[in-house]
Amino acid sequence: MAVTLRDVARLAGVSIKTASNVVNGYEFVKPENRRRVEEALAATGYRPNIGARNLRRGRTGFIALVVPELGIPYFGELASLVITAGREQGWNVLIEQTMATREAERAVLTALGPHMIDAAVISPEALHAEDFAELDPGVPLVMIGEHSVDVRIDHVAIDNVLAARTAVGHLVAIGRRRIAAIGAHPHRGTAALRLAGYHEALAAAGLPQRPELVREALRYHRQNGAEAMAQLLALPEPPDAVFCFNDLLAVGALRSIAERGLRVPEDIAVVGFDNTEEGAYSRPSLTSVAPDKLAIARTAVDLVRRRTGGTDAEFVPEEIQTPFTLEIRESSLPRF
Amino acid sequence: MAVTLRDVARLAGVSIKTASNVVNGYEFVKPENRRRVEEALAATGYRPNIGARNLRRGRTGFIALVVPELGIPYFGELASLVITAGREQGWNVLIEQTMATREAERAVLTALGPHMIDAAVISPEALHAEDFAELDPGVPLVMIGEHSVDVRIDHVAIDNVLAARTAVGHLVAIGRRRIAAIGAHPHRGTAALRLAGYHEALAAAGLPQRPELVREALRYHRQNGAEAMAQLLALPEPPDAVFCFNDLLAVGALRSIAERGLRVPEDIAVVGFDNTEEGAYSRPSLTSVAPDKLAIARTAVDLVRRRTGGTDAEFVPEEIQTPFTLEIRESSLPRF
DNA sequence: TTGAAAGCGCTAACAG
DNA sequence: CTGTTAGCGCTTTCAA
Repeated sequence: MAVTLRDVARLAGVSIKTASNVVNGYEFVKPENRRRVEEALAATGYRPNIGARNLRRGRTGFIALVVPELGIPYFGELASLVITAGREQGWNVLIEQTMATREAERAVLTALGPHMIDAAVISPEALHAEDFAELDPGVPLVMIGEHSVDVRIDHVAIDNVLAARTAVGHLVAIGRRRIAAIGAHPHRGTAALRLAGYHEALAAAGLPQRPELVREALRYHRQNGAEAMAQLLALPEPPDAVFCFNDLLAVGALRSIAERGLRVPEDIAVVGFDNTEEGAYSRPSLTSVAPDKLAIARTAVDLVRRRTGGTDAEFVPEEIQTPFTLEIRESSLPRF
Repeated sequence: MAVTLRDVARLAGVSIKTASNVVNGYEFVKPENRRRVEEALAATGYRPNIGARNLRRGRTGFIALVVPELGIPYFGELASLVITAGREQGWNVLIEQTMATREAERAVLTALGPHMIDAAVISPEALHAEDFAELDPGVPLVMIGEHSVDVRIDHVAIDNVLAARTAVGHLVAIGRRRIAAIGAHPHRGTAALRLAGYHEALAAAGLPQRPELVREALRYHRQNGAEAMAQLLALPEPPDAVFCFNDLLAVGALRSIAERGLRVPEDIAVVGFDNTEEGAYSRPSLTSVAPDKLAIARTAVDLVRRRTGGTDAEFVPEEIQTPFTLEIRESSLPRF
């Protein structure tokens, strides 16, 4: 079997405590002993049993990252960054997929007892505000991406309203007047915020709000974008621009537009959201709101560290906004 | 703090052993006691401490999935499936990213001691055969995707040579004669196999092997594909088709071709590998070799289960081939 | 059928 | 500065 700390101590001729002290970087160890332990460590190739350590310390060293689905580029990229950021801070990141179902998200909040993980970073898609009130995960929770106004939870995200307003403002600036939106959703917090930004931008430009130009998307996959766009194109007076609430929807929209024989951006300009690499290489390349994913990952992990390390004194949820930019590409170039 | 088994036992008025028996579904418990324990379980909302259980049992309940990078669509999709397949069999899947560096892959093989995980599923990109011989992870290893001939390790993959031959054969069938390849790599096993399939298909069609039409790609990202394609287009006699060793390379190639003002498939046909959703929605949509990712994930997890459960008697590595298809789309439609 | 008790590998009092 | 020892929560002999 594997070598234990006791073996190391025995080999070094010291007590297990001294061996433990060396392993844990405790300062006050007689140099002679330290040397001998280090030799024994090297000779045996000792690796601490994390499970045992955590059992004793009362923590697990794991944080959960709860996302809808890793196969979605945005979440794949985000997960990649969270794993890396977590690793830098000594955490193991356990990924839970909910497939964007409320049920699975509730289950995660319930089942991820304090035994398995020390904290969770969650990007909820379908949870309602009351779920948070009802369910107690028993560990600190950091929410990324979504915002349900009345939930008292730490939250890291970009300013979705401003971002949407910026995106639509850009479409106005390049001369578009019939600007559609794809991605409205009855329960999704981000959807509501982006929709609000869309409406604000139209209002600021003095453009009319046309309900028929706002399309729902129950899931944010390419196919949903393609379907919504097809509906918009079937309108008696189709839009001359469309703001999609994520890049996947936009990629789907591009395809529907192409299938109709229309050109982007000449006939219809398109803007996405998330700035995935896929969008940067699509044809035409996709203008997109670019959240600083690295900042989101780092900030979330940092918040986890503070929440798990600190005292419980008077919980005041933090609301942290991370930066974003608008990456302008071919899909929204001005017509001249 | 959290409720322990001892609390449950106390509440039920039985010994901890009896409580444990009930929790673990042991059959011979007096009905009366079982009922009381179950009530106590429900009343307290008891959740077993997995870490403690595993410490005692000598296993961790975790398997590692080692991939280059989750942000790469293929691996994001694969990870998603492995997590799901693992969950079905009672495993927690821990994801390790190596960023396709040999160093990180070696580190994983070394550091993932038997304490942390019970087994690992690894998709190596940069490991050499001698790394496997040198390093002993101390846990069962299942390799997916890559094949280094002389390594005695369980292996799940499609028949890469056949798949490549099929893809290139298809290009021949639609009348292409100057068929290029993008993705050759000095150390990558899959690259060698796909290249072999490419050569075989040319030979079978009686076409000449032109070294200038085979381009290396040190990484398999979109940008590498774009660069390699640009070089091919700069040739005095550019190719009329290109077989890319993954979809990302193909997407990059599509962009370079478009930037040159050439058309796909009229001027140049393109075939990718992996059948990512991105390729299905690119413009033109991408013909691609479609490995059955679900089968790969399921088979790998199944192999893990057998290896961790069984005896050590006479290890004979398994070589399992999973099915694939060729998804023909716009990028390789015949010219008429 | 169940209880008592040992111990998985580790850390943290507490003495010394 | 270092050794002894008591558990973390759980499973598992071993008796009863």
